[in-house]
Amino acid sequence: MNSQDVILGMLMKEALTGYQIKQLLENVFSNFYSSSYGTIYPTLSRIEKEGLITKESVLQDGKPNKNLLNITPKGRDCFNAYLLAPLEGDSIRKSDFMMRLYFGEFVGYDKVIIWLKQAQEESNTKLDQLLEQYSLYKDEMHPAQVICIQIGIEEYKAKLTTIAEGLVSLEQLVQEQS
Amino acid sequence: MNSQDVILGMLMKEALTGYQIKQLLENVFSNFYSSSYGTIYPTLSRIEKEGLITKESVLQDGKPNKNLLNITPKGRDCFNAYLLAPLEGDSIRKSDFMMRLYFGEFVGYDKVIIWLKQAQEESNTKLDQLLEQYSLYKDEMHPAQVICIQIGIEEYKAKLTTIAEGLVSLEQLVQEQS
DNA sequence: TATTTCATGTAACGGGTTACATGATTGG
DNA sequence: CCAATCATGTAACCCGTTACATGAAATA
Repeated sequence: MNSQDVILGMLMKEALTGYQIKQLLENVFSNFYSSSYGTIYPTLSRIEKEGLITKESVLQDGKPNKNLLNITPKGRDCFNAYLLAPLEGDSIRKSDFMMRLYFGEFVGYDKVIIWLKQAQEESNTKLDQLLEQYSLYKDEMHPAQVICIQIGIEEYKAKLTTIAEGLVSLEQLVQEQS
Repeated sequence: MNSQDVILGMLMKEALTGYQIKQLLENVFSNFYSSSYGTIYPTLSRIEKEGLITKESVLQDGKPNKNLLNITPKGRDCFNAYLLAPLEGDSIRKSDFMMRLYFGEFVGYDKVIIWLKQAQEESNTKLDQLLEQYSLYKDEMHPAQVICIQIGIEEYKAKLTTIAEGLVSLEQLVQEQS
């Protein structure tokens, strides 16, 4: 799975602009993918040359012109080939938060508590976003999409529960010290 | 957080070889970090030149010589500076599995079921590893480390539960079709 | 005898991010 | 009037992986 696969997948249902692709990545896909303009636009140029998409210039008044990207039959073939390829090993996660927890012995409990609370806040925000997405679109989503979003929701819930329990146990340890 | 921070952190408690660092990454840290020899050895060379670690050659008979890496006071300062720096935004996850679920509408239920089962197996393996780590070392681990591993465990449990439920609902849909 | 484990390293390649550059409109 | 939103793109850089190279001992 790379940027090309993801972009082609997004264009399977409707034509989009590079800007909209970035929006979708941030809103809908942020739980399992991310990409920047520095990747998106060069990728779009490349796959246009390769004949996987076509650019359609749309003039707008009041707003800058935009390039609406359409997927070609060749592009559809390419995306389907990705879906037929073997499932790639699970996600690459690099979590600074988890790393710091692991090295928690080198800082005071107070610091660990701060990290936990920060992670708690962040996860809460992410969970809320997922829950909103879920309630808004669950009726029109494909069953597989529903499972995808449910996994995200349940993972965040589990993380939050465990963080909360961890906070309780740490705060108890702090009290015992004083 | 980068390879340097992680390596220095590992050396805080004991001297290790590059090979052992790789082992630790695969066994203990694999849930929130990964790195290859192509990163580890060049990083070790660089931070040795920078005076953060020292190499100590240990001759072994029957086995190749090994370079035992010791962290220097400067290296310790450097690692502590990392711990004092602001917590970096949550992990970058790129999950092919989740991406495919999201695009599930473009394949049959049977394919989605295969993907779910594959992810189930993989997560089961990972969960078992974490559970084993937990039962083996939980008594000698720092409370923060315990929380770290608990988060991993609970996330995998949540994922597995949701996948299992998803499988049930999909298999029902397949039956209704036929 | 063949594979795994221990052990260290390099070179080519790929993929991606950050920061920069541009510029008009809309809303607070 | 200032910030945010819409909109597209480039260039330098960084970090990392893959594959290769070497080689001995233990294990199956």
